[in-house]
Amino acid sequence: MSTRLTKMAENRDKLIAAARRAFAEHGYAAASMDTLTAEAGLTRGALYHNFGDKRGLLAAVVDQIDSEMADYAKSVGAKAGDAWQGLLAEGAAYIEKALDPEVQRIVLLDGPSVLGDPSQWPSQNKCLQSTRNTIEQLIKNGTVKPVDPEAAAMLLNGAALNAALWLASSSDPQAMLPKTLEAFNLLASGFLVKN
Amino acid sequence: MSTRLTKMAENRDKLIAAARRAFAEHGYAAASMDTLTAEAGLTRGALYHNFGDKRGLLAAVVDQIDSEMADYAKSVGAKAGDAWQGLLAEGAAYIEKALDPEVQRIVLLDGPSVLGDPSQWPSQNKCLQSTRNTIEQLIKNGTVKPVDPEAAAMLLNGAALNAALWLASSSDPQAMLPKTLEAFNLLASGFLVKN
DNA sequence: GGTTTAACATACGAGGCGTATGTAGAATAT
DNA sequence: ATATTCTACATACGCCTCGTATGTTAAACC
Repeated sequence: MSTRLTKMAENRDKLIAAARRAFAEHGYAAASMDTLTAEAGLTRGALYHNFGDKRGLLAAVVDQIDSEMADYAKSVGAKAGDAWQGLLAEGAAYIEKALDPEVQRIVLLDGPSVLGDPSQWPSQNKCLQSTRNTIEQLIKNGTVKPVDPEAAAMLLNGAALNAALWLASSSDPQAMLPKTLEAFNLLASGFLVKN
Repeated sequence: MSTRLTKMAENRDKLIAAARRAFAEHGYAAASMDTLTAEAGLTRGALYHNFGDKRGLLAAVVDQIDSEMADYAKSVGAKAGDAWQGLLAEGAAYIEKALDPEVQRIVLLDGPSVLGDPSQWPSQNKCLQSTRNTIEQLIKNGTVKPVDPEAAAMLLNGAALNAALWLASSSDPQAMLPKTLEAFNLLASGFLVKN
């Protein structure tokens, strides 16, 4: 079936896929829209019709990658024994996923510069809301000390993302990963009532 | 005295000052080198001779701002009672300083995108080294649990910088500041032996 | 005082983004 | 079924910006 809507959706996906590769390889600023769209078998006309401008395309790419990360982190967190262990597991999953160069370059480096503070993005906002709910539950639970849940969620998320950035540019990321996760867990335990 | 070295230093300062304003107002990508240098009473020739390229100018600007921040944070930390309180005070000072829109735009958003991971910058590296030393001292001291001091310093720094970014884009930063600092201190206390 | 050097200005070319206009094929109505 | 409308996309154009290559002027040195 070649209805117009499906074709348009296909082209959107093609463009986003090509943009993921181009942005990851050259960075947002150095990625050419002409070559990017040509690799997708299209032209800049399709791009500006679907996404408005270059920035709109990045927003779509970031939303896709960030949503994939959040979904994965949540699935990992759900396997944990209790809510607190789930929170730590989500953080660890985020850190590991963020070691991917594609995530690094697009979501952690170029994304904030072009799109502004990550906590305002739709994808991150969902993630923050989710961990915020978990924290509120843990406070009522008596597991976590009374603390502003929004701020706490932001701090945990921020620490995890930053840790990934730091890890990736270290000499031996795989070797440093365990120590980093250990430090992260220790840091997070500051929110616990008893430890 | 109009010796060549002093004049060159003056021009360097003029360019950096103009760049601070231009980058803060329009962002790195949208800032034009032609208008920027014209505002400094010079041309692009001076720029490329002094800094190599646009990126080199940003590096100089970031180094200046970041060093100012680090100096201020350290002076605040030195006034605290003990080393641990000093560490917390430094973190709080960083968060407050990073509320400045100039710092936000240049150091926190554009800097990482153009120059890469902040922990690799000379200025940030000095700051990380300093807090790392403090943490090592606190571990020997018996105040802080045994943890990788490098990772711990990075996590504290990262959390502080991210908190500032989040704070600035909140609806009422000044009102949220106390709660954020409280949450930050609580989080940091995870490193303590007893709390 | 003449020569050299270097800091900065000027001139040039290449490339990229955004928009305005053109076009072909699907959607809709009669 | 055919004519019309609409829209997703292609093509063409202009403006701006960066980086470099060349020119110029004034300090530095012998």
